[in-house]
Amino acid sequence: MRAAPTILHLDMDAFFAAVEQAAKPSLRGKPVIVGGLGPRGVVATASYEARRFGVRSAMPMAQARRLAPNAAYLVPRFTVYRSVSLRVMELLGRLSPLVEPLSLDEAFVDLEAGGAAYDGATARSVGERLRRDIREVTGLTGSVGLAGSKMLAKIASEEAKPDGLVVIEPGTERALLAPMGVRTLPGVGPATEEHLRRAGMTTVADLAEAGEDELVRLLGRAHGVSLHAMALGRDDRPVVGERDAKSVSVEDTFDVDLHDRVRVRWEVERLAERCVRRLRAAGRSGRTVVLKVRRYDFSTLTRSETLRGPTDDPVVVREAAARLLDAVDTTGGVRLLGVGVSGLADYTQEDLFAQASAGAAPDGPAGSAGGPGPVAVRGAAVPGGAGGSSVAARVSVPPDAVGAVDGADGADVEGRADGGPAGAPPDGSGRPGPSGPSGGRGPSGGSGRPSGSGPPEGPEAGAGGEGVPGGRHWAAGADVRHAVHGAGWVQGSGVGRVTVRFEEPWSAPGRVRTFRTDDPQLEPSDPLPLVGGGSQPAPSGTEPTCPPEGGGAPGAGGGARP
DNA sequence: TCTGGGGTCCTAGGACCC
DNA sequence: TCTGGGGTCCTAGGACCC
Repeated sequence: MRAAPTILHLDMDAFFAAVEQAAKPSLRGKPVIVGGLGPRGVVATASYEARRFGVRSAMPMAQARRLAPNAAYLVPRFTVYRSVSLRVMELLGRLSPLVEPLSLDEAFVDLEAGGAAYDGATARSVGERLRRDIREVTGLTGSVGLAGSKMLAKIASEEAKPDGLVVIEPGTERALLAPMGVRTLPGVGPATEEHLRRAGMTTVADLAEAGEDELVRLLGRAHGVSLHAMALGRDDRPVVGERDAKSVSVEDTFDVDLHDRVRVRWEVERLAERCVRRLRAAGRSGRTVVLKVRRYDFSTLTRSETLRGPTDDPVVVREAAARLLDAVDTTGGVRLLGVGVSGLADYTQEDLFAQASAGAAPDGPAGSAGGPGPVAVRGAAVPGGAGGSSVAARVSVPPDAVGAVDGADGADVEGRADGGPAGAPPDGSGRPGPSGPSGGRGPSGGSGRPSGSGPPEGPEAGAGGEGVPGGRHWAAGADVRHAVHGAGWVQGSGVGRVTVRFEEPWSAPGRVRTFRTDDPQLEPSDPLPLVGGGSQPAPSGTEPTCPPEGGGAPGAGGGARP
């Protein structure tokens, strides 16, 4: 808690949806909903236009479609969001060396750490300036909160939304917080809210009055203590720079529950390999392998196994995940599978050590054979288990055998990490995750899997061709290029046809054309930069990267909608 | 047409050790 | 010869956040 409002919280407004509107001129001023488009998808972000219909983050897509049937529904394009986020974070970095990113679209900045501001007036002008810069560089709007603590800065930015700035002057916070609902405080979700409500507490003032002991009794030590402090406006958490990740995980929800054990196992092995690719891309290794299973009835369980030492070997992780699966009853069906690795270490030292302690490996001078490639240890699982004898060292796959593809990029492009499960799933049902808007009924489209040798895979997960026989799958919102018509994006697809709108971030709203899904002139493409790459002559003054003719926000009329 | 994906932190019980 | 106490590690689950 400091005496001046010099902790800044930035929150970009409806970030994913706003990026899509900036990239797709025909969507400006219209309801846009970004999220999973499959039968089990949920809303990631809704534009403010869509929120007017009651659409909210985390809402099931099916419900969103009922509320806003005429909105544009788009698959997320994380690579674009990441690149925009990077530019925003760069701007924050100019304000202070102490920047704490919370997600792609949110961060705390300690303005005192860099000497940018020590008083309220200066902080305010820094915040206003930041908002202008963000708009100029990205064409997007962000909301800024300024206060003497993280909690209050965040509450302030929430109040500021959209496209505003709010300062909470130190000294005023208790009065401000008192009438607010308990959900305002960080760490209070639906469960805690209900818990407190049953104890007769609904406002922050109620919590302050209850006293620490009462809250600890109700919610447990850690939660109780911190909640009581927050209710009094006390929050001394410092802004901390980037932290190392503590776990890496991947998971898939299937369009249709999986019943076949063989298929379930195959999916687990795929997930294990994807997880390892991410782990290695981050230059880490981990000691504990976690399997997650969500069953048909949404009950979720996890099983974990801790190895002797950290590994980044796909074979080791895959086999551990498979062992864990053996102990799980999946009768009734599986809705989701996930594989994660925790207990992360930077792999170099630990793995060399683990290799040494594991004794001589059959591979001989493993270290030199595999080059710098880390060595993995397959360890005894259970503490008292007989596992000690199962220790075996392995030289892991050389780095270049692992798709360099992944890079820092979460968008897992399918690619073999090693000789894992074959390219096709043992049975043909229920593809995971992002299924097309067409992907509705039963077995009709469900035969294929994205195979290892798959069709020309787009740079972004959504764009690629999935194993739909006789044609590729085109996800709504994905970037494409046509040999004749140029750059555009998929507006929709179905029954062998794909509809594309040809426009670019800086163009006027474009035209729509329809093609056969297997049209050879049409291919997935890289996303275009929002504002001219690098040399951005941002259209000054006006709305986010407006089309040249100015005022033409496709406005009111129910004009051409997707 | 009920409920994504990637994380973090906390709690609680049992094993194990001193 | 009735069984304390504390610390650490591991596992499982739950709440929460964006």
